[in-house]
Amino acid sequence: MSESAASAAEVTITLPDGAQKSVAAGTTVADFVRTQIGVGLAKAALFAKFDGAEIDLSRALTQSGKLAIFTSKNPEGLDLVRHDAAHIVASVVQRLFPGTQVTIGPTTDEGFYYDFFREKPFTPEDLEAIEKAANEEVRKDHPFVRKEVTREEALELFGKMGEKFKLEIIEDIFSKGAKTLTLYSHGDWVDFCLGPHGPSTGRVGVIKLLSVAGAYWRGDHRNAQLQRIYGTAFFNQKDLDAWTNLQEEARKRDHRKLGKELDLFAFHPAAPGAVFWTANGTMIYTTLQYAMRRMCLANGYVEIKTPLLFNKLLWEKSGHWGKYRENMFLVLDPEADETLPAEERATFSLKPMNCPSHHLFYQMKKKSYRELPLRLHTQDVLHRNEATGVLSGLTRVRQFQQDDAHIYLMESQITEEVKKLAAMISKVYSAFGLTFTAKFATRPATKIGDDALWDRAEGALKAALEETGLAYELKPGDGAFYGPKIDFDVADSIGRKWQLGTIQLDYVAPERFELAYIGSDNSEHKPVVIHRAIYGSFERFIGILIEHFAGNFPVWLAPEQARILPVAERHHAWAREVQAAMLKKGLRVEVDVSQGKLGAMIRDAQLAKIPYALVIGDKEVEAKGVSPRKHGTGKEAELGLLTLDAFLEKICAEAEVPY
RNA sequence: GCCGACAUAGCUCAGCUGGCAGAGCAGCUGAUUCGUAAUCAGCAGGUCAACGGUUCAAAUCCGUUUGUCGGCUCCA
Repeated sequence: MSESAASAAEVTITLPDGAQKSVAAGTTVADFVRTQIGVGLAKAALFAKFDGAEIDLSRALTQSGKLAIFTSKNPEGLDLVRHDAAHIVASVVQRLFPGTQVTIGPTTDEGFYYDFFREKPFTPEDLEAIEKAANEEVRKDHPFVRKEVTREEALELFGKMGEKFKLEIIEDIFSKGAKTLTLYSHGDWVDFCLGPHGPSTGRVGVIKLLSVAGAYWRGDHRNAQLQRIYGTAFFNQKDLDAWTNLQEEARKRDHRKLGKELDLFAFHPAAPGAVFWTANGTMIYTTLQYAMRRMCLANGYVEIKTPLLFNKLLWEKSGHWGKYRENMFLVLDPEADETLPAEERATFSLKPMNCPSHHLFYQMKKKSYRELPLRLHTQDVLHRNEATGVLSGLTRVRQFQQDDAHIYLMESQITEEVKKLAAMISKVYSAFGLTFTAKFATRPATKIGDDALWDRAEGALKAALEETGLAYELKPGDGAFYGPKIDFDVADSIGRKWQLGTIQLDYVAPERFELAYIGSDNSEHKPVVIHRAIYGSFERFIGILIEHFAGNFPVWLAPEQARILPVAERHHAWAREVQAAMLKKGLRVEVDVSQGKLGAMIRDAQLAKIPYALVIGDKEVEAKGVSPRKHGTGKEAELGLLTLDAFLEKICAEAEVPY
């Protein structure tokens, strides 16, 4: 009771490390940090979280609670200054282009945007001028000043400015029950905003404007046409340069560009969203298929194939007909009345997923508990009718194959099975040098099944996840309506994140498909289903791999693993012998019979990103060997003269499938 | 699906306010037989995405269709 006896004018602040400090009520966060923690942090601080809510440093501490300080070292710090940057850009746009109205300006993953209403479009020169002025505003280091106003004050202020979009937002905010509106100003420009903002414009560092694009007020094309200025901001020029270089690097690695240059795949207008795989691309595709098959077989899976085209009765049973029909390619009954809507004339559909047919397969024969877990693997072709506007290279297609599997098991087997899966996933991603993180998604608001069931399901998944020792992020409420899941995000060689594998528990399918097994008690029980994929789709995975490796595939995956370069025609005979010996080992190798100079042949092999170029001249013929040159530049790429046997041993080891 | 931009030789791209379709690379032919990122010469290659319109004349202007690219309320 001694605490409550303390002066009511004191508040107790708990820091993230558990330390507690008492200060006078009304002390600002900034003062608190300076006096109680240190001037270093006080200088670095950008904003704070008080009992979980983000607040400005200028806010007063009026009650006891937990306080955490955020600086440029926290990812949230960058997000904050980008929001500051959006305000700064809006302020200079209104100064440089009088009459322009402001709307909203949120941050994005890569930066921020701000939507403006202005009749004349912004030109690239305008963007340059805005960017220059915005960075001057940063250097002026105006403080951000926070102020709360009432509905009337807000309406009067923005009404006077003639900001009709802002007035609309203000009405919205107050109609949703807000008591006050928070204004933020810097210099003589004011906007309203939830905040928080940094202490001053100087903390933003550097602003870079990227592009201008059309957008609509509230995202609706019936509304006013706005101009969206995209930009980004960093704490310093060095970070911005690094980001710019990364963008440039990403453009160079774009799988659509490399796919053409390395002759891996193509598209034709006759089949939008469906890939033509060239001989090179098909080699990668089938190698990945082979590797996954082999791994599945080694892990107790069986591979099956099921029909591609199914009567709609199946889709009605699975629930796809109701929820997923828009995305399904329907086959219309030619005899049906043409006046009927398509979904009523449809009798069949191409499968968009493998699960329903796997469930049918499971049901075909009575199952014993002794057969569980039953692991069904399928790499069949799937079709999903994606909207035209979202198709993009290999990452979003209409026809694809997954390394799909469904595992039917008893609840008691979940933990063990998930551990096994995590091990497989880890092995596969590591083989490509992809680092990964896991996200554990728990029960959503709308779900089926009672809480006891979810408790068990989440408990089993969590136990398995923890036993693997993987770090994971918790995503409460992000699970599927039929069960919790673990999603895997990989980071590629230039740090970009991609969501790949997934492990999902499903309690609904056994219900809908009346799946059962006979237990040791000789009575029927319901199995649980695990949906899992490691690559996701082959198409998208190959797209990611192309960008990850920048087209420089490891030997085991490279379509052409080596190219033999005879210096002159008299070396062709030995070149052919070397090729034959390599082909016999199952290696993929060509001989360059063009009559160019060696330098030209090397260049061609380099541009084709072939792992090994094998130079054969007088020395090599004499020594019955080859002089390999690894993909790469300069002298260090040259390995020197090796005997054929020595080289074969080396390359065969690298050609081994690593999982 | 919606908005915007774009579509010229296999590839990368020129082609101005409408006036005979261009280059480099790749390809083919010939010469050259060459040692670690481009040997030389010649030849061939196009219904300018498709369809329709305006015009004496359309790659170029207009319309429709197809495809590609970027974006599509992720806080005030």
